[in-house]
Amino acid sequence: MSDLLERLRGRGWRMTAQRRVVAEVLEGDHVHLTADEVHARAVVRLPEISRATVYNTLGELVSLGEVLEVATDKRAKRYDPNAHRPHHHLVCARCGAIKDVHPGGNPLADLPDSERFGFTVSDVEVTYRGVCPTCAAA
Amino acid sequence: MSDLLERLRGRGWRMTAQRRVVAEVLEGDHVHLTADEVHARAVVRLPEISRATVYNTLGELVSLGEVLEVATDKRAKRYDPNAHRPHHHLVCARCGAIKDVHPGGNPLADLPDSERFGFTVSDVEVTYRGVCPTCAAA
DNA sequence: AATTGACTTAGACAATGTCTATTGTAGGAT
DNA sequence: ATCCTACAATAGACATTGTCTAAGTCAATT
Repeated sequence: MSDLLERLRGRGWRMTAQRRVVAEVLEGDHVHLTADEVHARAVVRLPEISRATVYNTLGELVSLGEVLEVATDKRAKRYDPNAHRPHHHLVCARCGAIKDVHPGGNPLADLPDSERFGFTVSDVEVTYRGVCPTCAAA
Repeated sequence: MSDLLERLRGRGWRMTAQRRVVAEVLEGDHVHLTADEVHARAVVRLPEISRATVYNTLGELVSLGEVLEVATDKRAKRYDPNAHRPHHHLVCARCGAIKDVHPGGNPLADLPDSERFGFTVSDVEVTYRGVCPTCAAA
């Protein structure tokens, strides 16, 4: 199923029950869990998994480029398994729900040299904020 | 000097040495300090100022719309006194230096309805990442 | 100058994240 | 199939950032 696990094995990752469970918890679209949420879900499948292992595994997945860290929230970091298709985020200001979005335009090109302060600019992150339908109805 | 202090007084803010010092520490362009950095600088001028007061004062300034919270860093929140001219941020991936930038384009218009998931979108934050001249030289 | 309610303080507490010493185990070697 | 060993997992201490509370202090009004 998960070709993520295949890719990781191919890179010499030692496969353990803990790592498999963390990778499985992250499967799906529009998934943006905090480390503790990942831990809570992992514990359901593997009760003895520790917090430290979840943090370590998430850190490794980020280093390997298989998962992105997202800082839309001002509290905990969130982990986004959608690392292979570039995208940005749409966040509900009330409930914190996060959607992956693919805006048009090219914000990198919109930053003139005069506004670059000599930096070599390589990346842009765009975060849209608004209110989701559920919160708007309430 | 600081018309910020004038505005605050006009809004019924009780003026205390602590609040004056916090407001003074935030003066300047491209200032993006964490709460603890603000505290460290405030202590130089007013040794007995407490951490709680710095947090409280920063929170009040944010509520009043005089200071923005910035989450470019994944660790602590940063406070940006440049609240009256809309802008975005350019961050050095190595040393964390932050510059205020004013890109062209209109990212809000670049998000098609089909990518809005029914949200009422009201705001966009753009964070450019790169390497600053100092770090590039090193 | 007296009053009063808002402000400040110290320190406990909470949430998130990191590190270490110890124990366990995946996967190759035999 | 069993053994080895380096890598991984664990529990829990520790670190950082932020919040809260109870008690004392003081700015602005009277």
